[in-house]
Amino acid sequence: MKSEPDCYSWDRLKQDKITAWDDVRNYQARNNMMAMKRGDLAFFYHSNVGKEIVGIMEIAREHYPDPEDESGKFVLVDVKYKTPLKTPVTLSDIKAHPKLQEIKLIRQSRLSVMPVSQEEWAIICRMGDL
DNA sequence: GCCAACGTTGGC
DNA sequence: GCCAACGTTGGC
Repeated sequence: MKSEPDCYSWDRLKQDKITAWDDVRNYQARNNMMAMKRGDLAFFYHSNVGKEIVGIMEIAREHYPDPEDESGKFVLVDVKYKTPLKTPVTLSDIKAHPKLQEIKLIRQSRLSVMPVSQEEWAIICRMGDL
């Protein structure tokens, strides 16, 4: 899940402990959020500034309607601060890794919420010294 | 600041 | 249903 740190950062989530992941207005991203189950884990990626995966969050509440969305089409999930990566994994690290060439972060760069495969997850955790 | 890659909107 | 025009995201 991506957020610009100027807008909502990993440090901010650390303080808040839990937050509603709002403002997603893209159907693909919404569908990905609707597929999330309570207890699932997600990477927190700083887009634009930093361009790196900084930590792991846990889905604390499954999708529910976004009260700010008058169309009634979009949803929120609640995410909980879980674990920072010991070493942030940058976009260029990911691009340089032969087994991460297919990751959605690279292949569909504009999407803000995207799936990560088991293998990709494991590789990135290792790169992050977890 | 520029541009590629999409997504959305609206005319036909 | 198609497609041109426009808007947005995010890397560089």
